[in-house]
Formats: sequence, C-alpha cells, structure tokens
Amino acid sequence: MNDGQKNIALVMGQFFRVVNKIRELEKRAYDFGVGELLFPSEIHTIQAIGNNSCINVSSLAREMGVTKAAASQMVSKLATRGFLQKVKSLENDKEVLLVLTARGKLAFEGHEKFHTALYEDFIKEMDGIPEAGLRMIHGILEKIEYHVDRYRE
Amino acid sequence: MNDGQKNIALVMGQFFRVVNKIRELEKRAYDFGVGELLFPSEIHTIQAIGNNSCINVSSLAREMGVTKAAASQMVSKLATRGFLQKVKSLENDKEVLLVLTARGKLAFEGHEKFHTALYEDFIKEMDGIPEAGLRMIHGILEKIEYHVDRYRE
DNA sequence: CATTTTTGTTAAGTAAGTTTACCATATCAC
DNA sequence: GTGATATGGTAAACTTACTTAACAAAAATG
Repeated sequence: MNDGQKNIALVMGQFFRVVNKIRELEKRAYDFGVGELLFPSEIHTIQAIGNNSCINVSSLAREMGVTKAAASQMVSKLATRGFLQKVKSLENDKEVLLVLTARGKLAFEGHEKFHTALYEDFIKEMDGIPEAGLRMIHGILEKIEYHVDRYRE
Repeated sequence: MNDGQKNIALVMGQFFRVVNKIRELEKRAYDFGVGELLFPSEIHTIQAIGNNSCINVSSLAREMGVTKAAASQMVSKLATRGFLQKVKSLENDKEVLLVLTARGKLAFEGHEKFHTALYEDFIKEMDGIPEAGLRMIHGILEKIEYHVDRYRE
C-alpha cells in the first residue's frame, strides 16, 4: 500500500466511524413534540405514511423493507396510540389505507424539523465548497454506492 | 437556499442514502467461513475479542457500548457455540477473560477478509484523488462528525 | 474490619422484527 | 360462472439484541 492509499484508508476509516455514529444516533427514542417518546421504527413508519398519504399496508411494508406482518403490527400499535388512522379503500373491500391524525402530523413535522436542522448545519458548514469539489465528492459517493449495492447482491 | 446550497443538499441526500444502505448491509447474518450463520452482534463481539485478546466482560461491554449484562449473555452464547473460551484471570478470582477458539479465529479472519475486500474496492476506486481533495473530504467529515457528536449530547 | 466498588450472572421485560398459518377479497383461466 | 391463484391483511409464536433490576462473589478502600 503506497502513501496516497494510506491517506485514503485513513479517510475511509473516518467515513465508517461517522456512519457508525449516525447509526447510534438513529437507535434512540425521541420526543418529536407530542409529549411521548417515539422509537426509531415508529417515527420511521410515521415518516413513510406522511410522505405517502393513503398508502396501504403492503406498499408501506415494501417502502420500509420489512414484511407486511411487521408493517401491520407497527401500524396497529400506532393507530391505537392515535398517530394514524386506518381507513377502508373506496375502490375495494380489502385494502387498508393509512392516514396520519393531527397528532401523527405533529410528530411528522417535529421529526422533519429535527432532520432539516441537522441538514442545515451540514449545509452551512459545507457552504463555499467549489463546484469541482462537490462533483468529486458526488463521484466518490456514487462509486461507494455501486460497491455497496454489489455487496447487497 | 441558493444554487450552490441546492447542490450541497443533493450530495447530502446521496450521503445519507449511502449511510442507510451500509446500515442495511450490516443487519443481515452471514457465514464467515465456519459453516454457520453469524448475526451482526455476534460477529461484532468476535471482532472485539479478536482485536483485544484476554479482554474481560466489563471491558468488552464498554468497548461495544452495551451493558455488561448484554455482553455476558452474548459471550455465554458464543462460548457454548464454540467460538470463544472463558478463562479465569491469573491475577484475581473474579475476572473472566475471553479468548477466541480456533473456530472463533476462523470467523474473525473471514470477517476481516470480507471487510478488507470492501475497503480495497473503495481504495482502488479512490486511487488518484489529489492530496488536496482528500484533505477537503477529511475536513468535511470532521465537521459532520462534530455536528453528529453534538446531537448525541 | 466494615463498607464500598468492581465484576459477572441470571431473570424478566422490551423493541422490532421474522416465519407460519390463516382468512377475505380480487382476478384469471377456461 | 366456477375453480384456482394472487393479493391484502392479521394473529400467534418465535427470535435477536438488547435493557433494568437484583444478586453474589471478590477486591479495594477507608
């Protein structure tokens, strides 16, 4: 391994450390302004429904990359806790469509704010990066994504 | 938000997408060459012991960021499955030191190979990035890490 | 020596899934 | 139209990977 590759390995290690820390961050429960703690997969579900109003359970499951049984369980729990409502489709008698309640929307907005705050911090810090640098980073991320996709089979 | 910030936001989104995909990758069980599936936290434990031979349970727990009860449970399971051995400390009568068995070492090596293969792929792709570019990426990651740390409190 | 700290374990509970099995509704094939 | 198949949803039981709480043994501290 030459000198340049050593530096790359260092930055790579730093990259994975940051990835790990972000993962840690997304393991805890937070109160998104509704006076109740919401666990990652709970707010993740609320987010998916907030972004896809009237989605059905199967599509939600696909969207979130879990089985429909898992989605069904999560949805029922969030419904009894008043974050969403299950409504029957007008077109057929089997689909259950999902919409956020006012309370669910509040949590959704709180979560969005939470995320955009982090985003804004990053964007501020990265302000002033020249066009060329940004293109380089984009290219590297593209390559990393390609290899990660390959490993995912 | 100006034009440059829009581009930054795009790259940021790409960054988080890659982070998520890596997270997905590290959720599954793999066979690391021992003819048996190992779950993430199992191989993670083997990795920690492989890198810190004769570590005790409490230190392992600290190292892995879990409670010592969790570490104790994981260690017992891996011991009965023949991946590691609990040995008594020579210096005192209460510490349990952990060492990998041949089978454990095999899994450890398999996992290392798996990871360095991904690493090597990345390094190859990033070969030829000028010194300055690498420094820039390093700086950005540093800033991101700073903000992530802040959010972790 | 008495107290406190450290180390490790077990038991019970929780979060977020999975697999399996099942039922109801839709859609196709013919 | 009817029988087979596909789609949508749910419940039950199980699993992974933790947590908290309670505890016992050993070591360190005063």
